[in-house]
Amino acid sequence: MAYERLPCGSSSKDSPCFGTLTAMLTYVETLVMDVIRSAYQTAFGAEPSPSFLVIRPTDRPEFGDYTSNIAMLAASHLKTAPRDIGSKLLQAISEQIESDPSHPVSRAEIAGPGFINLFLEPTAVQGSLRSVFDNDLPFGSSDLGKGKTIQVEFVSSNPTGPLTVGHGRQAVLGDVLARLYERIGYKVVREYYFNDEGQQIDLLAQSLWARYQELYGETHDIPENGYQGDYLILVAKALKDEWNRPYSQFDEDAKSRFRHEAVKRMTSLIKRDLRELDVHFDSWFSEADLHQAGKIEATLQLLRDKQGVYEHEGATWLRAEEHGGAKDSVLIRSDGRPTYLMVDIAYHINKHERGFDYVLNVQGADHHAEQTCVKAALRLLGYPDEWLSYAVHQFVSLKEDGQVQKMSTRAGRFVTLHDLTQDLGKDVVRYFMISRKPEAHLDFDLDLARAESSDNPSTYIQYAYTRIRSIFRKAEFVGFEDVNQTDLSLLTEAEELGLMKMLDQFPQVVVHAAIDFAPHALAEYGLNLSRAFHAYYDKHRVLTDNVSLQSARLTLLNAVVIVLGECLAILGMDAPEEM
RNA sequence: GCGCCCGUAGCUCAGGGGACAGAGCAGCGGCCUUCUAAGCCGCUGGCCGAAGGUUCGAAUCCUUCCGGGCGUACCA
Repeated sequence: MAYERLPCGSSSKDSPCFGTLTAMLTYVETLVMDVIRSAYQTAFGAEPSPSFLVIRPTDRPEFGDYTSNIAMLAASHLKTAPRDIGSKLLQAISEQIESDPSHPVSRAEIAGPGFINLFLEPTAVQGSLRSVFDNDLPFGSSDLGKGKTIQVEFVSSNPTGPLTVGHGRQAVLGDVLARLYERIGYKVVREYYFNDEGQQIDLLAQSLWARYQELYGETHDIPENGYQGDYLILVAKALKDEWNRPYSQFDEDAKSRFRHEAVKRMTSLIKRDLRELDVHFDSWFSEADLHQAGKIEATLQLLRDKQGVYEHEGATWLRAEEHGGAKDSVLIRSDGRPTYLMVDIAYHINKHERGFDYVLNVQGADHHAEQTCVKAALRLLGYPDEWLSYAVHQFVSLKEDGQVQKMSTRAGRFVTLHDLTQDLGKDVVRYFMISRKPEAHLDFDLDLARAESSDNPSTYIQYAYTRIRSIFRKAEFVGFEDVNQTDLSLLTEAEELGLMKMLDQFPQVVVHAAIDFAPHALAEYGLNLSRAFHAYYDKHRVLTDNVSLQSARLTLLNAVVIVLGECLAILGMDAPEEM
């Protein structure tokens, strides 16, 4: 695998890419790039500017396999018309082809305003298949991260109720991003940050107490801003069975008991919901620890030292706006209690002290203002901007028979993640949650998700995997010790070359999905690869009397199943042997 | 009002400077004595929200406007 480092410049995405966008070239792209580069050198006697070196796969067979717009891009620099540049490049490529019998290009054309269209030799494409098996790392993995650590913090919902489908999107998004960063060479720590004390927990305890008293026939209003959901009734019943005594007063003793039980039981509910989705954390970080360790005061002092705060109307404010924040915000309320923002800043200092090279927070779009203020505070303290990234996602609506449901935890009006997972299964939930780009709203189509057919993209991909495994069982194929013993030149069908070119792209997709926070690209890729496989399967027989051909096709399918398996693994979905 | 995100086929969305705009669902029509039909093939369907600009080239970049979501708390 070859790497090129290009200036980042154009990337507006807020991702850990070291200030540079690292472009990785696949096996085939390396061949094509070399052809273009050396043709340019031959034709113009100079190294082309890296910004001219653009190639991409074509979307139409008549345009060849790869195309480059280098002639248009270099036109003003060379003060020459694109078509003229193209002719010279074409001539240089022709000379290359004549002098090199193993040249990867079979022919080249100039088209349209000056595109260089390259038609590849089948051997060049077949060579890429070998690269699937030849790597030191699993195909699609790379060492871009150089073993640096990145902490991914996500979900981080307070233990005040079950997780909703909205949390589910964040859980899957964070987990898939974590898996992606692992694939590109980072050491990843998944962390869940939760608040187990404070005003919300008090409200929770009081709401639970009210439910508890209801069981003794006493009506107590659930506090305003309290938690109305039915789930607390179940908890109250369990507690009644255990304690078997009323608590008529919400005194300090009761408060402490109900708070403790509420947090304990809500936390274990949350852990169950996440486990059911196959989302696991390495670290559970308690906000209370920050308070107890005196980190709030210490952080405030750091900000003071940098002239980052001021007093106004009895409260202490962060000078966020001066440092890129959305607006100045309160850190310490006039009654002396710290705000959520204050604690959040202290938390990020703690993350930094723990030595993570990069930190990635996955959050909902409703936290945007908060994010800019945290960044402002860290900037003030002299942290490099790229240390902290936010992957922001929009909300989820459930759609059933065209009906869209809006949710609110506090009002007790929601569909729980647990119910959704029980209904659809982990794989379907994960696929649907990740299949849209994070910054777009997600309409979760329950009717489609429930379909147990090819209509359902989740099962469609798994079925492709299953079909290949089934062929392997039939052929008693266990994979090749040495792929070089297989005659890949027999793989000349258009569908076969298409599959190989698609496989070749996989490492690119993984890098893009990770550093651009675009895990949906992987879901899309898996779907397209499955489609290409199903079409191939339908048109060409793999198991035949022709031993060499069968062997070559099994090798191709082995590569497909490896990549499909990796796709499913990164998405956190099962790869079933049979369906 | 201001800030962020989103407007692409009837519906849900890919594509985010390149050559006639893609997929799934829905609709219509085909394909199972052969590796799992949870599959394949074909047809139907679009002034890429609107208008200006930048460019050899704009769905894509910029500006304005329109529509939707979120934020704009001494909530978390």
